[in-house]
Amino acid sequence: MPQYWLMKSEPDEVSIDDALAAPDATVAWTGVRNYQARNFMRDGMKVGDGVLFYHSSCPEPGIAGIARVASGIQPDPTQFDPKSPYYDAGAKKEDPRWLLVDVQALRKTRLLALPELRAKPELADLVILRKGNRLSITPVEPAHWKVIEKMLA
DNA sequence: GCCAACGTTGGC
DNA sequence: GCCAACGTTGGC
Repeated sequence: MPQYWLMKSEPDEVSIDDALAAPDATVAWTGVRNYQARNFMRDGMKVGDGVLFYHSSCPEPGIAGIARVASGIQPDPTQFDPKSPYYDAGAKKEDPRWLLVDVQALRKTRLLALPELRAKPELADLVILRKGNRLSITPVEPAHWKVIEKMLA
């Protein structure tokens, strides 16, 4: 049973175009620094799961592409890099605190911007649309995935 | 730049 | 374990 996820990326850092241009269209999802989001990766994600590639903190936030989970979890190397903005002085090599998965972009879609998503009553419970939600990785219910696929068809 | 809504930290 | 203060996220 495939699972579905929504993963936020700031297009200034990694946009859907950047991901598609990467080798194998695959990028390591570095920089997750929230335990709940990390636990979704650790406890819920499987290779092949569907991913909605979401652009956040940009002029037009919204779903910008479709991707898939392309690897199991691995330690996020940026936690050990003092020069990285994601450096975590408290993380130990033998017991990594932060994890990542590889994400393979499958295709760029037309931008499904927030107002369009909010206009769909069927998506009212989509986690990303709920008030105050800030999680960078959230599960997406199969029914929601279907609605979004239909919007993109 | 503002600010609401969270998450984290640290004193007690 | 509580909770105030602080930091961050992210849409607008």
